[in-house]
Amino acid sequence: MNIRTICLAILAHGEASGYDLKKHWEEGPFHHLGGASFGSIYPALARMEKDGLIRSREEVQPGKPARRVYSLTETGYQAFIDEMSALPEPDDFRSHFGVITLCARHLTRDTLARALDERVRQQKAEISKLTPIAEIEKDRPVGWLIEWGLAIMATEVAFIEKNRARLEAFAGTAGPGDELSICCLPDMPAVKQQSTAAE
Amino acid sequence: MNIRTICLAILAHGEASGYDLKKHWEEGPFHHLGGASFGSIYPALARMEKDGLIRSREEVQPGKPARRVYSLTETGYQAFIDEMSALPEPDDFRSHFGVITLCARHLTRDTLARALDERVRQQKAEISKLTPIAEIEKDRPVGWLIEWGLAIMATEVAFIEKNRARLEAFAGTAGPGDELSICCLPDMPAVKQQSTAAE
DNA sequence: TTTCGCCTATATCGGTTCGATATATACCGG
DNA sequence: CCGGTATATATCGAACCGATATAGGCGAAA
Repeated sequence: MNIRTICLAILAHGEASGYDLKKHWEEGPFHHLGGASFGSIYPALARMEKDGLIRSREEVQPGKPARRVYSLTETGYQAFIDEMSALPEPDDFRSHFGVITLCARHLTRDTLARALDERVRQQKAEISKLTPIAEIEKDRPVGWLIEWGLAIMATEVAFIEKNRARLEAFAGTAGPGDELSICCLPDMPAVKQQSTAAE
Repeated sequence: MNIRTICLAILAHGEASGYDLKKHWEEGPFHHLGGASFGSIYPALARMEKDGLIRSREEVQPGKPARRVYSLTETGYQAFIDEMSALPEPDDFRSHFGVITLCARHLTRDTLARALDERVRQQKAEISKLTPIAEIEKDRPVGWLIEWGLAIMATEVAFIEKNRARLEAFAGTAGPGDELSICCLPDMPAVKQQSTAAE
């Protein structure tokens, strides 16, 4: 799922300028579903207009810079429906926290504890921010999605608080020279061989 | 968190070729923490070697192409420790499924139901695949991380199965012309104004 | 037996995206 | 009057993705 798809999805809910789209991403429900920068948005809009998916008009406003406001064409709305009707692709997910936990053996207990504290703090802050919004939005799809996110974040916080001691016990059990295999999946002989056959 | 960081993390667990790194991503625990392609890995390795974070040696193998095997230098191990010791950044997350749910009003009930079915199917398949591995790996950090993921996926499946009717009820309540505001966050006046002040 | 597909392995190319920065105007507070 | 913030568009280099090229060895099917 690329920037173009999300632009279509936002524009399907109303016309918007490039600046509006960025605001949606930073402050609205799309924030948690993937970021976007001006460096992506403006070229994407230009491409989509060239492809006939959107049209634009200049809007002069008193006291503010002029806006270029985009809206979907019929072709664009159809493209939007097509992309939303396709079977959902697996999520793209990249987690610094996850990598830190995988490398627990190489960290000090304090460092690891600080990472876990920070993660719990982040998730709790997000839960506090979103809980009242879920209530306000409960009669719209966005409310459903926020509840989905809240359920997941609550599970994560509970999991960490219950199991953190088990992870912290790994801290400091590896150093620069050690070659520990990360895992031992049945389909990954290369990893095992490599860590046992080293030298 | 960029490709370089994950390469450092994998290499901290043992030397590897570019091909090995790709295998780790496709089949190992890093798979769920962010993908990488050859088009990223090889340039990243070249950059890291130039920066003195890794060193390499040619390994000739009978019956197979020669491998270029990379390992961390002391500088590289320190860079790895530094990046793992930093406070965890928020996850990068992009979800086609999430966007589909947000656009529920524009979809038919059947299309939406199919998306929900597919999501549940995907998550259940992943749970089935990972559950036995969690048992095998329970004495390593990767086991902890897999349990973390399993807890989250189980929550998601339960949430969807319990609440799907509420989302499906939104299906078909919007069409091409409608300008429905997506949400009504206190910090997002532009969205409300735009959808009510259209025309 | 030879041909086809698969595995190992590295490399590159075009296009997309990110993050930072540039530019310009307007408004408000100190 | 100056600096900070908000609105608004645009661009640049670096990073990254997905596909493709290349090439030898392997085993199985035709």
